Amino acid sequence: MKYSKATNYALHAMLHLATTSNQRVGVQELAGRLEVSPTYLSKILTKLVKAGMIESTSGANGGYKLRSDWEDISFIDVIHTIEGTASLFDGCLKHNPRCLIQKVMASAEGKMEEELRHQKISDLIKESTVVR
Amino acid sequence: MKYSKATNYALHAMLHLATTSNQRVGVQELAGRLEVSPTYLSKILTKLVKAGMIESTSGANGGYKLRSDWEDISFIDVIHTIEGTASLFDGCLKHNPRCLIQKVMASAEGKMEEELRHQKISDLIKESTVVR
DNA sequence: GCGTGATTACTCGGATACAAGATGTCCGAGTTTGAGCGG
DNA sequence: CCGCTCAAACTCGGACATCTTGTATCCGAGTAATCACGC
Repeated sequence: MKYSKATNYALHAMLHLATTSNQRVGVQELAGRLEVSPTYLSKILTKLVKAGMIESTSGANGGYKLRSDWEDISFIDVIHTIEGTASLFDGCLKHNPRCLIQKVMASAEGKMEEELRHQKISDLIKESTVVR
Repeated sequence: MKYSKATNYALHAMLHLATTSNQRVGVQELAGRLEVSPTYLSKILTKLVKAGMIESTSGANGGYKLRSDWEDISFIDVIHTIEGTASLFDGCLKHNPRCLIQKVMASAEGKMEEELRHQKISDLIKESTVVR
């Protein structure tokens, strides 16, 4: 059980778009920075577009940029877009709705999600620009 | 990203062993209850044995039972045994130790682990026997 | 100069290939219990 | 009644087979900006 690389790429792409907000960035450039193949990254970005987190413009000088109210986007939004919203723990064996193990796991997962919901992409901007 | 079925089986097996503590239970019986093939379940149980959470006795009337101080065993112990202890989020792309995304993800994961570490298998016994 | 068409630089989407890990099966080997049998 | 042997009931471990999912590539299609060319 691991987070997929796609999630990693998506988060980094979002962060990079955030640091160059308002400007459109091409897949080529993004892929270069993240060291991924552009075609693969484009698939990931397409998911983010369909989820309404970023906007794409075709044609020459095209590229991706964040939506207008991007400061509200949290980590969990990105993760759910890529990984799906299903629970980490596959229901109980005999669909017993009272399964205690299920309850415990769901509760623990909830704690993590709460943390990721609280953390916005925009929270990283200040610090990350300092690091660069 | 999902928890594997093996983890599910392991947790349920532990719970079942806990309800029938002190007595040895054969793979056949456990597998019957969990609706898995005995051979597959035995692989999972072997991991738990090597991790020192349960003990096995060979031969006729053999089987598995919890170690003596089993009440200390928490969810995270079982999960780490099956899933491994590696972080859920694959380090950063360019091994940048200051990667902020990495920090956020590790922190969120920590919250979940803390919850799972606090929750012991033995905590479920009272309630689960009531449910039955 | 100005419109029109061709070229170029992009994104989009589907189909496909590849790799790794989870899941599950099969079989042989070792171990303990217990029953049967002979003395 | 005692001791020996043998069969049965187990776990253990490795070597496979299968299936799903993540990862990645290729190619054709559509789209917008820009450039070239002729009027």
